[in-house]
Amino acid sequence: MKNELDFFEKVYEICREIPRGRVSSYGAIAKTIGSPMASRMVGWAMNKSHSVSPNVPAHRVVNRNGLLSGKKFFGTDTMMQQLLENEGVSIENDKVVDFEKLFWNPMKEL
DNA sequence: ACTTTGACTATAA
DNA sequence: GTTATAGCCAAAG
Repeated sequence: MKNELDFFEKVYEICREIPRGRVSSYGAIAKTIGSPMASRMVGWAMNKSHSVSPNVPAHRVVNRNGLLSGKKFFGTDTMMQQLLENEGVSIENDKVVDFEKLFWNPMKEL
């Protein structure tokens, strides 16, 4: 018997709940899951997100600095930026503009 | 079973 | 402001 969802599954759920044009941080997601400093696992879950269904909007998840840390994992280093800009998020120097404004708090929204 | 890594974060120098 | 080091948790080799 499995108790609750797996660590990764929780991450996927939260990531999918991120509204378009918004962004979130690994730490916030990790904190919502229960491990405030397991942000590394969140990123690892994203790496696996290529095999989960449906696809997870990992491009909406950035580091605490608002920096597109995983941009290189999207095939091209500019793909993540393009996706965010396509949703209305402005990117400058690989960082999210007004990150605090666009920040989506999973604990507050959920 | 042990070691290394990994899309992070926080604190210190 | 940038760089270094430590702490963190779980999965992959």
